Amino acid sequence: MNTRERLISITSDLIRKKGYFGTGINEILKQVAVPKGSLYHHFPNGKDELIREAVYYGGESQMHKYGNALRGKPAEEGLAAMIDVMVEELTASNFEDACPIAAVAMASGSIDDDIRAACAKVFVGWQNDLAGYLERRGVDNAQQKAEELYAMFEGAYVLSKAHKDVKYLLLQKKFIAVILNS
Amino acid sequence: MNTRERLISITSDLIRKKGYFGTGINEILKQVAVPKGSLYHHFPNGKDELIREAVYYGGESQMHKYGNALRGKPAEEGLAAMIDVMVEELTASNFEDACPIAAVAMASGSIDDDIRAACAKVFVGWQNDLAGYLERRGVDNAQQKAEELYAMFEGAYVLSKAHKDVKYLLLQKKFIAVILNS
DNA sequence: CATAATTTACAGACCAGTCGGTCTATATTT
DNA sequence: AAATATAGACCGACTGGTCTGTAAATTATG
Repeated sequence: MNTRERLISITSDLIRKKGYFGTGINEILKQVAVPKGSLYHHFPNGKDELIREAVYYGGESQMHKYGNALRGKPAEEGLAAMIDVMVEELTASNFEDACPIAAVAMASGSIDDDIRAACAKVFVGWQNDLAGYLERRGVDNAQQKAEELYAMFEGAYVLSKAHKDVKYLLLQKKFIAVILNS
Repeated sequence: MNTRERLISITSDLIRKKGYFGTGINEILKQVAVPKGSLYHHFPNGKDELIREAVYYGGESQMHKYGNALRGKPAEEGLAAMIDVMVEELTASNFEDACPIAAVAMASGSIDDDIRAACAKVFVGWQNDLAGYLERRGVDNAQQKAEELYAMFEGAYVLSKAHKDVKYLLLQKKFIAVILNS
């Protein structure tokens, strides 16, 4: 893994925990053990460019995890496995790691709009991915239901993190069938 | 409105837009037009104490708005009016103001746990308030449904802000009845 | 009632540390 | 030689926080 990739990867980890404003370039450099010149060589536009790339990176990495959870399972079972991924990430990180995109998106409006747009693109990608999965399983109105399911998951992710209690995520399993059959 | 209240009120506005790390005390002082000594007189424990109070303040102020929207309406209509409150706040602020609590809660895990606990308390308060409203309208399993509804709303709030598009919030109206009748 | 003592509140200069970013210099690779 | 990448000293602006001082309000005491 080269310097550029390591910078993006570590930044992705940090913004997930602390968001845009909470993540400082000095801390990134310290963790990657790279001097400042290297960062500005690979990312001439500085922090904003690096964070934008880290948003895309975190989005793709998360999509792979969800894809693995869904693969080969019927709709209801697959979605429950997706929730288990989120639960596992919260508990493994002592409730520091919730949705890597939401952490940055919350600050949109006060930051470079390219970063907000990157967050939006990642969300759309996730949603299309899930809609395709549902369609292949014969679920009707898949696009709208995928939208709804992600809203549920995002919200439960926030509530579980704030309460340090995964019960808000686990509760969603009860409503998967309700949404799918609606 | 005295100095202490003005500090809390402005801080509440700022953390809603920029979260914990994005809100600096110098900016707060500038907006309130108060010297630093006054802040540390009223809040000897500094930024964390002020933000904790601002979280409670923002939580109560938001609860009143939701309460006004719900009052006197049947369940489905009241919940739709709640969504309209969120939509209105997003558009009026050019998508800067989403959930005032989530903005801070996203950073929990990296900040004083008292602040996270304050966020959790506000969420529980909102949820109990909504559960009571639903119970009074004869909805069964009101507590669980209130939990679910808030998860939906929180998630849609985040998605609408990130996309600069209220459609994610408005979509929730279609699912209110689905949840209430489940 | 007057005034002294005490508390509450406001005021801002100042501090060490960190912020994101620029700059020049040196390796390393092609 | 030229392009790419690493290296870190350095910069002004800003961070949250401390400090000393003053003004105003409140309480105690004669």
